[in-house]
Amino acid sequence: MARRQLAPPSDLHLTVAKRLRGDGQRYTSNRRALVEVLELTERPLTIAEILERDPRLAQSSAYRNLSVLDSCGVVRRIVTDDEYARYELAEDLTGHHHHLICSQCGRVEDFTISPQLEASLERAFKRVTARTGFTAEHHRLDLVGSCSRCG
Amino acid sequence: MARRQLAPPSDLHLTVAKRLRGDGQRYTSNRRALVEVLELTERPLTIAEILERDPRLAQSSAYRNLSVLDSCGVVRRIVTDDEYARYELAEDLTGHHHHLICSQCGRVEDFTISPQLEASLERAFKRVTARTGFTAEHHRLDLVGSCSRCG
DNA sequence: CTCAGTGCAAAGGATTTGCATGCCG
DNA sequence: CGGCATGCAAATCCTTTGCACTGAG
Repeated sequence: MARRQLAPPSDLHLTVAKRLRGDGQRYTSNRRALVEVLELTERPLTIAEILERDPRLAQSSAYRNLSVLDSCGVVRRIVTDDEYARYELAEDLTGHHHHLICSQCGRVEDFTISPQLEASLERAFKRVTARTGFTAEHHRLDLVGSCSRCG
Repeated sequence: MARRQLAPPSDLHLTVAKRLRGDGQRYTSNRRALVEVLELTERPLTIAEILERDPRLAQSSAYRNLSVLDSCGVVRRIVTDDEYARYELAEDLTGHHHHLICSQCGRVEDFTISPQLEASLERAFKRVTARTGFTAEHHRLDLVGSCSRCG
């Protein structure tokens, strides 16, 4: 099994541990390693990228643990037109943001918009859901195009 | 081969035919059948749903033709967290809109927001792309939650 | 005739799962 | 000790592709 040295538990890890425990899940070293990889990167990563960054991780366990972390609200799974899914820390751990998606290479970067604009969007969503009987959990705003290196 | 009766060519089909021809592609009866299925439905459909609606279509040809129609800008491929891709007519044929995505059953419905809000978004995007060197092609705004039947 | 389009069946490939083993609580 | 976590390998399943055939121009 992949074993890693101890590090002082940060707020993030305490929060994650609590969230997992709330779902009857353990915060194992493999799961901690996944969170640490995602914590260190400021953009969503594919499984392959995650495994590159920590080669001790087994692929199948990474899939399984990311799925658990997703269920517990610790990470978020992002799918684009690209053939790989990507993962990032959940928004309530890192802050609400949106994605720049490169349609050439699949790379995903974060961006934010003003709180005022977010508020306008929320008001518009309220009107839509009131009209349709749809219950909204969250919204997703992506900008699709070419990143600076593919551009 | 799936053969279907003639129908008076509408504006839509003339536009599609022209767009295909512009890419050196033919507007065959199978491709027309796909466009007709999508024209009749007001929400994005999975391949399986398309084949249900016109059982004469062969699965592999549907995949291939939808891919061609996508390249020519006639249809748009939509991926969500759901396991199936979905297809709808391109926005310039039906109008700009956004998607309500049911995280339970995967169903996707359309909605629109006010032109004023769209304009505000565009201005925000301009600022982001100016800052990041990203070239934007289009944006995507989804509302994720539960549809009325999954409620 | 020629060549793109078609349909069947088989291959691809990201993701999931079965199972034996290891480790945490 | 008991049960979840792990990792390897095999299975899944949406999607793509090879190939022989058909039909439009």
